[in-house]
This record gives sequence, C-alpha cells and structure tokens, in this order.
Amino acid sequence: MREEPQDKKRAALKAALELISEQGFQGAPMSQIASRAGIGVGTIYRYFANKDDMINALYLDIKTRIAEYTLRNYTRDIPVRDAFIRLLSNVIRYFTENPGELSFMEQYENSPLITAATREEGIRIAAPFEDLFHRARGQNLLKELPFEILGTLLSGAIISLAKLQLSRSQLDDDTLTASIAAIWDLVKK
Amino acid sequence: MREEPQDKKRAALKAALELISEQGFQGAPMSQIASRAGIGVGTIYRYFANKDDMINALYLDIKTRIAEYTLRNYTRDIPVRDAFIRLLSNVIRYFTENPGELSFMEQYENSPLITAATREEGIRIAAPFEDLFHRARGQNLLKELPFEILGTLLSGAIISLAKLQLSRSQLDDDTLTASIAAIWDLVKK
DNA sequence: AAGAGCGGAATGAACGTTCATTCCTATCAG
DNA sequence: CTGATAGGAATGAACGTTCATTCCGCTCTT
Repeated sequence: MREEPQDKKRAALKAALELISEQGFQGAPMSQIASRAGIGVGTIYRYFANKDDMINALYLDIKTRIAEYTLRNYTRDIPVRDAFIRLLSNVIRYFTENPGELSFMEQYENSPLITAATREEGIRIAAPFEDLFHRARGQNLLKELPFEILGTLLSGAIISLAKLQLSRSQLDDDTLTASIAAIWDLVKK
Repeated sequence: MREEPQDKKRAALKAALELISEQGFQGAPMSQIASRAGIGVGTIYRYFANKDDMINALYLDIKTRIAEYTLRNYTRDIPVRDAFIRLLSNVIRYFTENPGELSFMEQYENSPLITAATREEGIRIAAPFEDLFHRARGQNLLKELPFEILGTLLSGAIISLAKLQLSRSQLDDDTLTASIAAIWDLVKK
C-alpha cells in the first residue's frame, strides 16, 4: 500500500473540516482531529506550525476550490446576464455538494481568528469575478454603485440562499432558478 | 450607592458581548467577563446556570432589541415600499450604532453552539415582519416566491451591507440609500 | 442573628504542544 | 540477494496552561 507524500496532511485537513463544521471550533481538539484522520497528533505538527496555521491553510484551500468551481464554465462569450446566473448557480451547487465547507467558511470568516492578511488573500482569490463586473458595467447593465458594494450584496444574498437550501430540505429547481434570477435583479440596472 | 437588582446581570451580559465581539468565543473566558464587568466570577453563576446559558440569554436579548428597533417606526399606513426601505435602514442604523452586536450575532448564529430551539425562538422574534410581507403580497408587489426565501435573501443582503459599512469606513448617505433601494429590487416584482 | 448576595481562590477536566522513542524504507556492503 | 545502517516520518504519553465551575467565607441588610 503506497502512500502519497501529502496523504496525511490532506487527511488532517479533511478531518478538521468535518469536525469544525459539525461541532464548531470548540468541538475540534487536535486529539480528535488526529484520531479521525487516522494519524497521530504529533504528525499534524510536521505539516503545520500550530492549530491556527492549520485552520488558515484549510480556509485558503477551500476558498481556492470554491473560486475555481464557480468560474469553471465561465467564458467571455456568454452574455452578461447568463454568465451571472451561471456563476451564482455554481456557488449554490458547490455548497450543496460540499455542505461542510459552507459551515466552516461562515464560522471562520465571522470569527476574529481570521487575520486581516488571510482575509485579504481570500479577496484576492475571488478577484476573477471582477472581469464579469467590468463587462457588465461596460454594457451599462449595472446599478450605479461601486463594485465592492454590488459584490457584497450579491455574495450576501447567494450565501444566505445556500444556507437555506442546506437547512430546509432542498428547494426544487424552479424555485431555485427564480431565486437566482431575483438575485440578479439586485445588481441589474 | 444603591444598585438595581439586575445591574450585575446586565453588566455580565455587556462584558460578554464586548469580549466575544472583539476576541471571539475563545477570547472570552468567564474570568475575563467577570473582571470586565467589575464583578466576581461566582456572581455570574447566580444569574446563569452556565456559560452556554448566559450566551443564549445574550443572543435572545439582542435579537429582541434589534427586532424592536427595526419595527419602531413602522405603521400600516406607510406605503409598502417606503416601509421596506425604512425597516432596512433601521437595521443598518442599529448595527452602525451597535457594532459589537452584529459581530456577536454572526458568530453565534453560524456556530453549532446555537441549539435548534434557540434558533426557532430567534425566528419567532422576527415574526412581526410578516405583516409587511402580507401587505406587499396583497398589493401584488412581490416576486412569486415563498416568504421564507424572500426573507432570507433580504436579510442576507442587508446584513452583508451592514458588515461592509462597519468594516470599511462608513459609506456616505447617498450610497447607502441607493444600496438599500437595490435590496428592495431583490424582492419587488 | 440570620440570610441573601457576592467574591475569588481552589479544583479538576480538557486542551495545545513537545519530544523521546519507534517505525519504515532506502541505501549500500559483502 | 541479505543484512546492516542511517535518517526522516510518525507516534502518543507527558507537560504546562487555561478554563468553567464549585465552594466557602465575608459583608451587608433586615
């Protein structure tokens, strides 16, 4: 049974994500993370300087994956409105498929554990969305508000929809589509 | 120096709110809460069964105040759209004046510390908004989506705007007004 | 004098982190 | 091929610290 070099690191991150999303930071001591990952506690410290460092790495890791997944089928030849709808749908789909990640992200982003530096880096990762905003503005489709505000409103609305979708049993497709269309109205002129 | 009977209870809640909003749950041990409140640790346990109980009480307390403040100048003779705008503005104003409360609420609502029962109670407190939704639906002003979804979208957007307002230096009045108008577009037909 | 309210030292459980030890595998000598 | 050697990876018991909670004595009030 050949092991990849980073197997244990991944296992630790996965276990941390599961425990934190299920039980919160309080419910995720290093000892439990290790045992769920099937490794020794000490091993975690071979890969991360300390617990904060591990959680930071987890955050950036997930943020990157979300950004990739969301943009995965975006190209510039898609009409602006369609592109928005598609990206928003991707966000919903991603979190539906990875419910633990939404819970972890929300906990971490709202906690003072997150450093200003990490938060900045998270924003940078999400930067490719800017392109779509610029195209939309170029076609005069957007409300006359700074991108920062439009982006904030958009993400606030879509995340809250994702949370609802996860907490209540899944919404049916038509309702979801209509909800996403509503979110487009939030930013469209 | 005559003390009101519940003074220390209030002081404990206030100190807990401050510490949790500034430093997170990790950074708010009972000993610090007590010393910031200017009381003994033991005293806290005269008013609350344990820490969880205190935090729960804090949550419900704040949620009630927010709901009151938000509805404070709402009456049925205000046109629906104006009423929405007014309530949304109240939310922003409340959190601008009480920044710690937004931070605490967001941390607590996203953490698994909150029980299903407490969450339910939180929803019940916010129920008076329903009236406005019913009026709006009666006048056919709303998108054809369940109230639950419209409410979720609305609160997601307004909360994200409040967070932005607190993190970046305050937004100017015109921008704020325009942003709130945008949020109305989210639910209006 | 009795009792309620209060304070903060004491307690023990739980935690993050360390480190002496073991395990594993690659290398190399014979 | 075999056995010895070395060194990095992995382990988990042990440590020191922190924390929620308890307990007991002190101080007012009546």
